[in-house]
This record gives sequence, structure tokens and C-alpha cells, in this order.
Amino acid sequence: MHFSIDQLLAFHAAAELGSFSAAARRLCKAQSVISTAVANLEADLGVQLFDRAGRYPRLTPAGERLVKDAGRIIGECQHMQALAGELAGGVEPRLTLAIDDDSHLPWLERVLGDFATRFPRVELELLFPLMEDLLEMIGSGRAHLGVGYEQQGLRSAIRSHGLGSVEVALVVAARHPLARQGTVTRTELASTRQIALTARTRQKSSPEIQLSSAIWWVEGDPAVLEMVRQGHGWAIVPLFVANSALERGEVVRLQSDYVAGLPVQRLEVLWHRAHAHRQAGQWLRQALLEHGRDVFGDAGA
Amino acid sequence: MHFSIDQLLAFHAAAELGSFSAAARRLCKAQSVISTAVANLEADLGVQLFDRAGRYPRLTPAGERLVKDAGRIIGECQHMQALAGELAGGVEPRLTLAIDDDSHLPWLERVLGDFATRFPRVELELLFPLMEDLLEMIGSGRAHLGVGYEQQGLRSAIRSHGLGSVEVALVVAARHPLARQGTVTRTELASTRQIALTARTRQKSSPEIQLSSAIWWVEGDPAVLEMVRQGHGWAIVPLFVANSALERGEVVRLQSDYVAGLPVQRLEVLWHRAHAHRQAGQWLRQALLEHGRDVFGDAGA
DNA sequence: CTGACTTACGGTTTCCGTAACGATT
DNA sequence: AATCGTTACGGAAACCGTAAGTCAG
Repeated sequence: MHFSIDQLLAFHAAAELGSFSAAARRLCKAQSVISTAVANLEADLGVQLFDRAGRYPRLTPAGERLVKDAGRIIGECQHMQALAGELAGGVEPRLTLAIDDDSHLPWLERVLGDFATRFPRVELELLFPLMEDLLEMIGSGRAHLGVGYEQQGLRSAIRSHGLGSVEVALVVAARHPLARQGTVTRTELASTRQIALTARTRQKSSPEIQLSSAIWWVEGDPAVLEMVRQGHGWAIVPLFVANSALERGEVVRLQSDYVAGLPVQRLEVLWHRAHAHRQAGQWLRQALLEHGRDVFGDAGA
Repeated sequence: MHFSIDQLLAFHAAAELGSFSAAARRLCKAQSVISTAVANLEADLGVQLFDRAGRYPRLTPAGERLVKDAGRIIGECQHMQALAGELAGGVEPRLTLAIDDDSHLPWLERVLGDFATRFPRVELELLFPLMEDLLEMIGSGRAHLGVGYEQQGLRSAIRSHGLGSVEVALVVAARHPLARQGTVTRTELASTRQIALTARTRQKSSPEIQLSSAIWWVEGDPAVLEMVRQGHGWAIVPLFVANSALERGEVVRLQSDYVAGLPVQRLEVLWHRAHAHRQAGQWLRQALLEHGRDVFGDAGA
């Protein structure tokens, strides 16, 4: 590998413009520099790149094949240059976001899309640990940013900011017997099968969730919703999980004083007090909070 | 883009070995060269790549991110170098193979696999034109190599070599009524539904193929075989198309004097007399002929 | 005290731009 | 005639290796 990037630049520009002189003008060099650079590159590679018969040089078949590689290498170099500029400007090279949620987080889609266009070169790592692990990960620096439900005993090293409260909905399939009633009582719910959320790893299945004696435990909000959609029973799920199914009319929402009495689930964004965020982290934290307000409604810290 | 490939090599080696001295030994340079190269690269990128506190340099987070890009660029450069060596050694940069066949050509799989390992950097183009277009493409140089059925009026500029004759088989589904007989007559075939090959683009549907009055025209040998497998009728297909289905016992082969009377289909390899093949083309032509003999049995030009 | 990194320094190589020349349109 | 590509040439910049200095384990 004896050739240089400058030679590749000269080769690429000359091939693109079809003229050594034009390439020299673009690269702000003397013509002879381009000429010798291409000649040296040909000598290094052992391949003739241009056919110099006419007034303008023409790519040989081999040159046509190799100019693609040259362009790719130049692109990689520019990518590296741009990345270095971002790193020097205070953008973290990688960012780990830990999210405590069983659902697919459809409300995150827009934020991550914006992040991808705003910071295309930052390596983003998405993890979905349990809440206890999440706190440990933020405390140790394994994760830079976390999203999870409100906890009581937060360590002082961890800061948090409310993202909003998750509105839950009582849903059944559109063809379910309960669907005809707009409002249902605790007794009616207790005598119908309930679909409740569980987790493979979570040992303690919170008993306060269970209302009905006939109950199916299902892992993950999407799977719970699917069971409801198939008419197997009623369930309490976050509204944003049920939204698309509600719009399609596959499931309907019921009113009940039981739902009103449930404890409010508050989502919050978590980060470490000592580990200062750089540009990408600051942006993502801000975007999460702002987007959270749009989705879940306003809620203080 | 002020940095050089040598700087990237020094950076990459130092990061991999964890020592500037070791990198110098690997690259056969003085230690100071590595030291200054890395320092200059850091100055060019505006990013500190190593933490030089201890006895051995340690990558910074930014350096850890950037060393991947450096490795990728180096790999691309080596790829370009290797490609240039092949081109200089007489390997064509791209090769176009035109095949006249409606089937998926399962017998080609091994040849193309070997080609991919033997010539990983050659751009291979596979086209499936009609036979008339195929001859034109070889004549004009659009395709370097062709595979098709024997033709009468070959132009003198096109050379050909027999690949072997395609053995055809009369097949029906294993549960088809005809399957119980080992041998069938023309009359029996004529009174049972025939599945025959057609093509979307081909206007003239060769009438000599049609034996039965009850006939379904299906596009492509695989689809014909599928119709047979489902028990819709009998068909004449190339043996290599039916082979796997025969082995699985889904279809069975019948004997009939009708099949013996069909004209023999001879496959041949075609190329232009004036356009000499280079290494990849020579290899592929040879491999096609040898593999053809294994699959179709020996047959002269 | 060994081995590793940095810095200084002299010599060589390489590279650049100017300029002259031949060739093409 | 204008422009393009090649080649020659002088000066400058970059590069390399040696060597001395500093520091960690």
C-alpha cells in the first residue's frame, strides 16, 4: 500500500471531470501535480487507469472499476474527518439509553428518528433492563440515560425529571360482551377474564393488579393487547399501546371507577448527577422530555 | 482531509498492539515515526486519540471510536490494492454471463459459488435474455459468455461448445392415478391433463410440445413442477429440475415411447471469437463445461 | 534499571509549482 | 490559436532515523 490519499483524490477528480486540468483547478493544485499523481498511482497499482490517446484522458475498464474503490475510500476518510470534528466539538462517541418497558415504545420512534438525522455518526445503544438493573447501570455509568417508572428510593447520585404520567385504558375486543356497555363495575370486571401483564424475569407478580379470579398472565404489552383483540378478556394497558387498535376499531375503551382508583404510573427520565452529558446526550434528554410532554401531557419533576 | 494513510496505519497498529514501540516494530519503522505520526494525526483531526499518562498509551473514548474508521479505511485500501493486482495480472474487472433458461438453474449454483471464492472481486453480471437477444449480446460484446440451447444458424463470429444434452423426464405426482403404472402410452397421456411450459414474452407456443387436449400453460420450469407436485397433471421437465422432488418422493418418473421420440435439447456455451477471455472468463468457461459434463453427461461440440 | 514515549536534529527524499515542449481540436 | 498533458528543474517542505532526555513499573 504505497499510494496516498492525495493520489486517490487526484484520480477521483480527474475521472469525474474527465480532465487533469479541471481536476487541478478543483483541487487548487498545479496541473503537473495531478499528472504526476495519477502516473505514480498507476505505477503503484501496476494498472493503467487512463487512456491518454486523445486530447482528454479516458478511463480504461480497469480504471472505471478502480475509481469506485477510490471514491469509497475518499468517502470513508471524509466520514472520519467529520466524526473527528464532532468529537472535538463535544459530541459523545456513543450513547447508551436504557429503557424499562415491556412495550415496543412506539412513542420513541419520532425521537430516535430525529436523533438519527441530527447525530448520524453517534453509536446509539438501546437496552431494556429491569428497573433495578437500570438504576445500577446509570449509577455505574454503563448507561448514560434512562427511562423508567417513578421509584421511591432513588439514590442521590441519580437525577430524574418527570416525563409525564402514563394514561391507562380499560379495553376489550369490539365483539366482547362487555363492549356493549359504556361503563362497567368492579363486580362485572371480577366475573370476566382479565389479561394481566407479567414478565419472565420478574418474580413477584404484583397482586394489586389482579382483580378478576379468572386471569391470564401474558408477557409484554403488545402480547396483552393481542389477547384482548382476540376477545379473550379485558385488560389495563397504557393508552399509547392501545391507540392504533382503538383507531382501527378492533378494541374499545370502557369506563370504570376501578381504573380511576389505580395508582398513577409516572414515567421519568434518569441520569447520573456526576456524568455530564455532552451534545448528543443533552439533545436526547431534552427531546425525550419535550416529546414526552406532547405524548403524555405535562407533568412536573 | 490532511492526514495520510501512513498515519492511519500507525494509529491502527498502535491501538491494536497497545504500544508505539510494538507498532514501530511491526511496521518496520523507528519508534519516533509512530510517535510523530500519531501526534500529527491527532493535530489534524483535532482529537486526542491516546491517553499517555501511564507507561503504555491507552485509547481515549474518541480514539476507540475513530480506530474503527481507520481500520475500515485501511481495509478498503488493501481491497483496492488486491483488485489492482488482479487487474494487472489479467483478470477482467467485470464479466457478463447471459443464460437462456426459464428455470432457476440449480446446476449453476456450484459453479457460481466456486467463482465467488476464486474471483471475489470480479463484478459478475447475470442476464436471462431470450435466445435471439443472447446471440446479439454476445455478438456486440454486451455479454462475454452465454449458455443456451443449440441453434441452427450461428453466426461465424460466435463460437460454441457443447455442454451436454438435457435429459428430460416425464413426471406426475406420487398420488396421481398414472403413478401406479410404470409405463404409459401416448393415448393415456393424451387423455390426461398436461402441464406445459410457456413464457410471458414468447409469442409462438411451440405446438409440437402439446400432446394432450387438456393442457395448462405455466411460466417457468419450477412452476410447472409445482403444478405437477400438486397433482394437476403430467409434464415433461428437465431431469435436473425434477431431481430433488424425485428424491423426496413427491413426484415419480414414468416411461413412455412418447418421451423417446422428443427431439434432444442440447445446451451449449457460447462466446465471441474475437473477444478473448481473460483469467476469470477462461476459468468460468472451463468450469461451465466441466460441471456441465458432470450434470448432463458427456457430449461433443 | 529496563523499556517506552517525547523531543531535537541532520540528511535525505519527496513534493510542489514554474516553465518549456509536443499534441489535439 | 487555445487548451491539454507530459517532462524537466529548482526550491521548499516533509519525512526518516539517530540520539538524548524523561518517566513509569
